Parts: sequence; C-alpha cells; structure tokens
Amino acid sequence: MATATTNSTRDQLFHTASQMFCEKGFHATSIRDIAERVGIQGGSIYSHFESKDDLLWSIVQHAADRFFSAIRPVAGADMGITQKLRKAVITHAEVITSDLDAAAVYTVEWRHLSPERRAEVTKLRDEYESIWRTMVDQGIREGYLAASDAAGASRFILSSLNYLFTWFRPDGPLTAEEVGTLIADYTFDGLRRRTV
Amino acid sequence: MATATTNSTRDQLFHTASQMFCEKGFHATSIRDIAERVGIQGGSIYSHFESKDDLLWSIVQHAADRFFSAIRPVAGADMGITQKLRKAVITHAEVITSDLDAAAVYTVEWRHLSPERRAEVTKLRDEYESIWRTMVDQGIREGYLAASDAAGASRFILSSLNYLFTWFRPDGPLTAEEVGTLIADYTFDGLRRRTV
DNA sequence: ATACCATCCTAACGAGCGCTCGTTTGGAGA
DNA sequence: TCTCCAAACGAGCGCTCGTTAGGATGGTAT
Repeated sequence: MATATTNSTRDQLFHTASQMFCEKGFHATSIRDIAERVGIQGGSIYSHFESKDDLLWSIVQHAADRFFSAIRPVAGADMGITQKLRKAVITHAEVITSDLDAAAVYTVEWRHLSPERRAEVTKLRDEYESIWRTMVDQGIREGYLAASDAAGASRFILSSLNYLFTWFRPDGPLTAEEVGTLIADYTFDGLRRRTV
Repeated sequence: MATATTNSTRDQLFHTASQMFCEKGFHATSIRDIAERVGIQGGSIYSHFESKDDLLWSIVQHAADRFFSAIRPVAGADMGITQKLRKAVITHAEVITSDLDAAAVYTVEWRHLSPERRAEVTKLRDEYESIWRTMVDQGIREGYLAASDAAGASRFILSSLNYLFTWFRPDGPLTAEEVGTLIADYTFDGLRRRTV
C-alpha cells in the first residue's frame, strides 16, 4: 500500500509489452495486441505511455539499469581478480535469468527504438562492455588470463552469457547460479581436459 | 554468360532484401523499400517472389544450406577429434563471415516466417546442433573434452560463433580463419593461463 | 455537495502496409 | 513482320497501424 501502486495498469502494460516484444518482436506486436492482453482498449495505453517508442524505451532502460546496478558493486569490490571475474559472470547470468523477457528485448529489440534512443543504447552497451574490459585487463596484467586482447576476450565472455535467454528456462534443471558457474568454468578453463 | 543469369533482378532483390532485413528487421522493411533500392516498383517484386514471406524464406533456406554443406564434410571427415572440432569451429566462422547479412537474418529474423516455416527452421537448427553434439560426444568419449554435458558444451561453442555477426567486419584486422582460430583457442583452452 | 483528475471508453484519422490487377514494354523466336 | 511472354508499371484494394479527440465514470480531496 502507501505510495507504490504495484500491479497498476501501467505495470501490467509494461510487463505484458515486455513479454510480447520478446515473443513476437516489436513491430509484430501492435498497441491493440498489448491492450487486449491487459484488458483495455488500444487508445487507453496513451494514458500511461506517450508512444509505442516510449513503451519500448522504458523497458530497455529498466533492463539496462538492472545490468549496471548488478555489475558495478562487483567491479568495484575489493577482491582477487580470479574471484571477481567468476562473480561477475554469475551476476550477469542472474540478471538475465531473473527476467528473460527483459533480457531478450534488451538484446534484440532495442534497435527498433528511435534513432536518438538507439544511439543512447549503443553508448550504454559500450559503457557496460568497458566495465568488463577493465576487469579483463586486470586479469591479464595480474597474469591470471592468457588472452592478450581484452576487448576480444570480453566479447567472448559476454557472448555465451547473452545467448542464455535463447535456451535457459527457469523451470529447467539448472538454477541461475548453477548456470553462471557452468559458464564461468567453460569460459575460463575451456572445454578441453586440463591434464594431458 | 551461358545459362546462369547472375545479377538478374531476382538476385538483386534477394541480396537487397537480405541486407535490409539484417539492417532494419523484417517487419520494418517494406516491399516498396526493397523495390526502391533495386530500382523497380513495389508490385514488380511479385514477378519474382510469391510473397514477402517467400522472400524471407528463400534467404533463410539458402543460409541454412550453406551451414549444412560446409559442416557435413567436416563432421564426416576421417580425422582426429581434436582437429575435427577445431576445423568445425573455423568452418562455421567462415560461413558466417562470408555473408554477415545472411547470417544475421538466419539467426534473428527467421522467427517472422509463417508458423509452418518457422517450425521447419526449428527442425533444421536441431539437426545442425545434433551434428555438433555428435562431434562433442566423440570428444568426450575419447577423453579430449572435460565437459560431461554434450548439449550444453555444443551450445557454448555455438554461442560465441553466432555472436560473430554482431561485431565482425570483413574490412577489420582479422580474417575469417584468424577469427575462427581465435574462437577455437578460447573455447577449448579457456581464457585462463594454463601454467600456474 | 462539489470540483477535480486520472483512467478508460468509443470513434475516427491519415498513413502505410502487403498484395492484386489490367496494361505496357521490349526482346526472342517463327 | 508477327507473335508471344516475362518483366515491370502504376493505380488502387482492403486492411491494420500508431495516434488523437471528446466524452463518460468513479474515486478523492475540499
């Protein structure tokens, strides 16, 4: 109660749009589709969002926020780079798995935003990647990582993580932390058997 | 010359559509957009393709074909699993990098096909992944790979490969083979320094 | 009781969509 | 020269899109 109006129509619209943009894509989902699923008329959406672009934008912004506020404490933590990198991978996996729809929209549908906002997202992604580059750089300098190219290595780490939303299911056999740990193992130790 | 009618209008439409579907997405690209870029009227497209869905379908089919006919000889080759897996990674990377637009459409836009064709693509992807699973399985049985879950390991391999189209540029510093070799190194040896 | 405001409705707008159709065009074969 | 046909034109069909306008409704604060 009190100030927060959770499960308000706006929240329902936000959540439903996230779901449908993930499921069918932004342009294949109409304003009326979303409204119908929430139980109101198409035009009524405009009491809550200024435009369809605004609706997508608020979803993308919220998703970006979640990634940043999850990774920043890890990147800034006072811990060994070995554990920090593992922790970062698990954290990223947890953000994705805790809201697959949002992750999918953030990864795939963001490019249908208005040109200005698309540029803004590009900037955010660069910023996020540079946080990873800094960590990887430290790993290289301290001799923990063998890679020489921090940017390439960061991309490699993020690629398997960002693939997660295509196959991970919350009702599957793995928890978010298990899946994060598995990816961390694969990423840092490789698939090949160590002892030869 | 002779029989082949390359650079025919149909080929131009195919190529241009592939480009624009990659660039803006299927639903954000109109029939008239494509036609204009080729230099004909919107209606004229229907002299070459039955529908917009048909156009997308032919692009997706062609892309799938390229993956299959590239990987099958490798999977069936008489060579050690160590080299076979490396060769397979490089091959997949070459297919992607040799036509980034097609790879992007095949990876991202296929889901906007008609339901029947979407199901067909799902089947193809499963089939393709099972080729990889068979190779990975062999790698596990022969003790080359440490992983215990062939499906998960296959997904891990393909995830960094399928991320390629988002950042690889043919005019960049790396060739297709170099990038394939790099990904193979990362994937099988891991980012961590081996000797501790 | 009254005023207010957010929310939702119905109805409609203009634009653009995929696609069709009757027609024109221009080159190849007889 | 005449015939044929694929390819392209250009108008326009039916429809859906995102968005807007004006009015009803119902709860809250005065």
